Amino acid sequence: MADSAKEPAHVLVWSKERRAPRRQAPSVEQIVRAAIAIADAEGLAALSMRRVAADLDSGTASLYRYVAGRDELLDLMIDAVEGETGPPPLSGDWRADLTGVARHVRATLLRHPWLSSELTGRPALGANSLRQQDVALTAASALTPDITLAANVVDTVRAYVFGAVARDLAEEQAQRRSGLTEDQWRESVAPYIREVIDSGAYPQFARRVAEAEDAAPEERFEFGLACVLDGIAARADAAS
Amino acid sequence: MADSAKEPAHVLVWSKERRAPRRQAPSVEQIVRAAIAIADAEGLAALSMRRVAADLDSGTASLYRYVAGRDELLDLMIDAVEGETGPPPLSGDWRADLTGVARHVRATLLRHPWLSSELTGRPALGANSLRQQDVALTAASALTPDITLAANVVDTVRAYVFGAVARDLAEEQAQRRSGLTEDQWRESVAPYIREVIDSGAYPQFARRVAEAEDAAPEERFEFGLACVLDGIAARADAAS
DNA sequence: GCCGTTTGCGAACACCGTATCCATAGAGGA
DNA sequence: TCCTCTATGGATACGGTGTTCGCAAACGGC
Repeated sequence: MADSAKEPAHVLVWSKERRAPRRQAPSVEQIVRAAIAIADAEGLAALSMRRVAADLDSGTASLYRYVAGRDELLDLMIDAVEGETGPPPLSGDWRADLTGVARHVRATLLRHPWLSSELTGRPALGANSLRQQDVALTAASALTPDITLAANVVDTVRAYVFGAVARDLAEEQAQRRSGLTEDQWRESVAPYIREVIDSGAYPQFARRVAEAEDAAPEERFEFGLACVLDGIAARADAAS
Repeated sequence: MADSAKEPAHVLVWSKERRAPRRQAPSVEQIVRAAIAIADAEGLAALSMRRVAADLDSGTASLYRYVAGRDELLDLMIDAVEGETGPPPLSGDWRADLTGVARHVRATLLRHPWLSSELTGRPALGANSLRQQDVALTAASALTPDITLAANVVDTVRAYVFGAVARDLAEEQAQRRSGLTEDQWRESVAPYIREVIDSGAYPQFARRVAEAEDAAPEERFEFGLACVLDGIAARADAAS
């Protein structure tokens, strides 16, 4: 429309008006869905405009009628996956609710391994992302009426969750990129790790590898989450 | 032969174009340094093999004599920046030391805005990265002799730091990508935020935007870090 | 049935990472 | 001094990428 043409060049992607397809055109949702399917199955590297178009049996250039470019497509993908599962129900118990929110965010990030990579360096301001944040703020409001404190609490929990998942995903991603099986990859890394340990320059790291029992990812996640929530509880008590 | 065939026939032998003189070899460190400089100044998107070669006055293909490919170059860049500042000195006070480590990691991530993006989906196993981890483990060992617990503690702190920095960097990165100034970007986002708030569908988020005082990034970081460390202290006490 | 608009998309452009291949510089032997 | 041999720099090419342009075909309102 002439209206949107007159708007500043940087109308935010999530509030842009999308035109409806005349015929059996791809439509934004179909494009986003196809792109997510590709990224889930084959990784972000396999996600190209041509590939999406091919999966939709459409011409590459046609996609640009519905999506401004790859970058915008990525933004839309992020918001789409954040909306695919409704936010967890709240009980009013702040700790249980924030735990639920944290697990929910973690599950989403794990379901789409490309998501955390894409989320670094890209603020999530889509409707679904904001819904998640709103729910988290509601949960934290049961702890304190102070919205500033609640916001800090939510940000802290989300930061931890994101970092923890990114750490867990890193190895998996590297392995996937190498194209090796999990065992092959482990074997290819082992000699290097042994060399590092044998150098004697990293005594604590060596001790960790040799002696520490490595728990399942969920357990490590829950440990850290419990720490964070403990700390929040202590701080909220002190403030009130 | 092929040369003279391409040249016009009248060009005499002594005026024929001679091969460019050999230049000095780039060496791995120079390549990595140049790549980091580009990524720091212009972002990861501007980092291409051709660009690095151009900055070094060398041919693109020459880089491959020293580096296996772009992927390996990125791994080397990560380890290089993790080694550019020595790890913070330790005092033996676990809380002070872990705080120092956390601030150190944060400073490194902020100094190189591309680092966090690259670190998601890439385990850091370089010598310098391992040194950082070893120091962190040493700090945590003052809290507990249990290496498993110490490892969990370090992982938790690192996860929080990473997530917190990624969150802070996201907006900056998006703005940089848009090519607008900070003010322009803020102005382009404002109408959308207002629209979202006016919709009434996100009451807590609206309250946050309207009422919460947004602290400086450092303060938010320190708040969350304090929570995490409080929780760790509580948990370590309970375990012993 | 016509006409202005919307839509699909082939082709082209400017890049990208990387492999191949060859001329040459420099070292070492004669 | 010359020659040979090898390691190295880099031009070139290949198969991708995101994106733009311009045109033909389809559609909706008249």
